[in-house]
Formats: sequence, C-alpha cells, structure tokens
Amino acid sequence: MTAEAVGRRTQAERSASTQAALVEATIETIQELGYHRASLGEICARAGVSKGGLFRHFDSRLDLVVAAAQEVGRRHLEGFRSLGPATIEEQLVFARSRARADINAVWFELLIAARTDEHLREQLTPVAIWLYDNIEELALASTLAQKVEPGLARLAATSVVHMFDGEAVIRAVLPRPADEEARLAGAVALFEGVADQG
Amino acid sequence: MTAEAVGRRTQAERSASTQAALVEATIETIQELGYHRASLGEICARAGVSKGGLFRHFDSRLDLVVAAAQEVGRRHLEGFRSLGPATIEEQLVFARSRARADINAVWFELLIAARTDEHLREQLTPVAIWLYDNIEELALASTLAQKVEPGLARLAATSVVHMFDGEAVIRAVLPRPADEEARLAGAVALFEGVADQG
DNA sequence: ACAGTTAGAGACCGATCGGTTGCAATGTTT
DNA sequence: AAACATTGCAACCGATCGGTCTCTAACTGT
Repeated sequence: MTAEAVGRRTQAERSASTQAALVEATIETIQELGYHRASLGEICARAGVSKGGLFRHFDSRLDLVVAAAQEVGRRHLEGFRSLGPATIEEQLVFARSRARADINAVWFELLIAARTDEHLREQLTPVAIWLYDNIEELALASTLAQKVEPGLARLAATSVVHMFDGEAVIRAVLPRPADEEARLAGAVALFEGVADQG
Repeated sequence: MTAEAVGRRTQAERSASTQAALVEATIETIQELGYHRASLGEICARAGVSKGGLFRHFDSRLDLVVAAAQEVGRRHLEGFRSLGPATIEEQLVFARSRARADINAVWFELLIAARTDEHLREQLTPVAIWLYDNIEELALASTLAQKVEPGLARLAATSVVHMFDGEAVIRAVLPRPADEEARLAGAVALFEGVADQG
C-alpha cells in the first residue's frame, strides 16, 4: 500500500495515512519475504515512504513491527468472526481455513521471531492474550459448543486451532493433501460423536 | 562446539571435525538467536573457525543451513526413538516433550524460514519427508497403536504431533500451564476411550 | 499573509552482512 | 626430504543493514 497522493489533507490525515501505509507494507513484506528479509529499506520502498518519513512515526524497527503485529492480531481475529451458524464440518473447515490464511503465516513469523527476541516477545504477549481470548469467546458462541460444557468447548477449540496451525506450518514444506483431508474427516467424526452423546 | 585443538590428525579428520563444529554452532546459534540473527560471523565465532575456513567446506550460507537442517532432522528423530512400552498418558507426555524440545524450536525456525525461501524449501522437503515418515513408523510400533487400525493410528499420531507443535509455538509467547495440562488430560481421556472400545 | 509547527525526502553514518582472495600451516605422496 | 595437495586464517570487498541529520514542503494558528 503506497501512501496515496491526494490533494489537501490535515496533518492528522497525512500522518495516519503514512503510518497505515507503513504498517500495511510491513505485513505484506513479512508475508512475502519472511521476517528475516523484511528490512526497513524494502518496507519503505513498498510503502512509498522515505527512511526519514518512517522514523518520524516509529522509533525503531521493533516499534514498527509491534504496530504491524497489533494490526495482524486484529485482522486475524476479524477473519475468525465471519462464521455464522454452521454444521460441525463447516466449522472445522472454517477453522482450518483460518490457520491456512496468509495473515496467520505472518502471525507465526512474528511468534517464531519473538521466541529469541525478548523485546518483541514482551510486546507480542498482550496481543496474543487478546487474540486468543477473543477466539475462545467466539468458539464458545458457536453452535457446536452449545452441546458440551464451556470448559471442554474452550479446550477443544484451542486444541483444534493448535492442530491446524501445526499442520499449516508443515504444509508449506510438506503438503500431504490426502492426510489433511483424512485429519479433517477424523475431527468431524470425533466432534459429531461428542455432540451426539451430550 | 569449538573445533578441538588436538595433536596430529589426518586431513579427513580435520575436515570432518571442522564441519561438525560449524554445523553444531549453526544449530546452537539458531536455537539461541533465531534464524534471523544467525549470521555467518556469529556462527564462525562460536565454532572457532574463520570465514575462510567456513567457505572451504560450504559453498554458501544456504549450504551450511541445509547441512544443519539435516542434522536437526536426525537429532529430532533420535529424540523420538527413546520411548519404550508405556501407558497412553506416558506416550502423550512424551510426544509433548518432543514438541517442546530445543531441537524442535530449531526445526520450526527452519520450517518458517523455508516458507519464503524457495531454495531452502527445496532442500528441506526431503528432510521433512524422511523425518515424518520415520515418526509415523515409530508411532505405529507404539503400544497404543496396537489397538486400532494402522491408518487411524498414523492419523492420530500426526494430529497429536501437530497439536503439541502448535501449542509449543504459542507457549513461547503465551504460556497457559493450566490449559496445557487440561489439554493433555483431555487427550489421554480421548485415547483411552478409543483404546477401550477397540 | 505570515510565523510557527509538523511531516517527509534523501543524503549520509558506522556496523555488519555474505562472500572472496592470497598466503601460511598442515598433512600426504613419492 | 622434497614436491604437492588440502585446510585454515585474516584482511578485505561491495552491498545492505538500522538509524541520523538537515533541509524543504505542507499544514496550522493568528
């Protein structure tokens, strides 16, 4: 996203638009090149903003990455919100599609980077708390969760998310479509069994 | 691991020891600093080998990383081999401990890096195939797997591995010990139920 | 309209990146 | 032991890294 070249705007508008362009470019760059290759030069080029312009709004690379991480968290959750009432299979297919989404790849780049970067980790933890709390809340409101006790539903939801996350990471290097479909079918059968018996 | 300074050795021994020191230092550096900060300078310093010495044995950084990845795959599998007959709970606790092992953190650094690095991905795929094939084979030989059909056992094993992998990644940023223990207990109950009914 | 403030461009900085080169040290062959 | 091959060190290379500085352009308050 390049900072758009419109006519007269207030300082606040200019500022917000530049920051948004930089955050957008950061997310896009991490998604396409990975955290490792997401340099400020590359991000600035994509955003159509100079280095000087960047540091007007962000104190450091970390500061920019944290702002991007917050936006990634927001968008990832937004993706989870888009499912209404659905069958068990539809819900599981949906959960899997969220794990496979581009935005989740960026989220995982950040999680992995945070493991060995104390400062990033400190800033990422509150975002992760917020994100997973909200995902759990959405899971509890789902049709599937109505049939079992809330504690179990919460546990099942996060476990499914972890499983599809793990699958998604491996899949970039080692896709196994047949196994993946069997895993989905197995999960559907399992949850239908649980739902039936109460 | 520094290249040890022993007395007289053959060329082959010198060469092998230097390469081993470099591979070891690469793994150690990725584990401690992450893929992003694992520079050749840092790796050489840890290995006690000069840049010139490194490039005598490896054509490029990628070449070294691939050699390290193969060693990581070997060690990760070795870690999986160390479980004999055990209860269902012991087997699941063990699977979880493998996901939480340092060597798996390095494996995930490499998987994530490979997503956006075509050349690394090409070299990592055969290692991943070998690793997961072997893990599945081990899972099929486990006591738990004796009670259900092989296809289901294979599926369950990889699904459990994915789940604990996903949990391990999140845990670096957002540990939730109570949830993690509940997840383990839930998995134990689930598998004991399956084992009982055939 | 004009002074003051904020946003942004772009040249620049020292440090470090992956990688190269020439030479000295070590080991091998005859 | 002399000739040769392999290994390893250290200085060095251009490119790029995150970050700074100065100056101009754009907006704001009076």
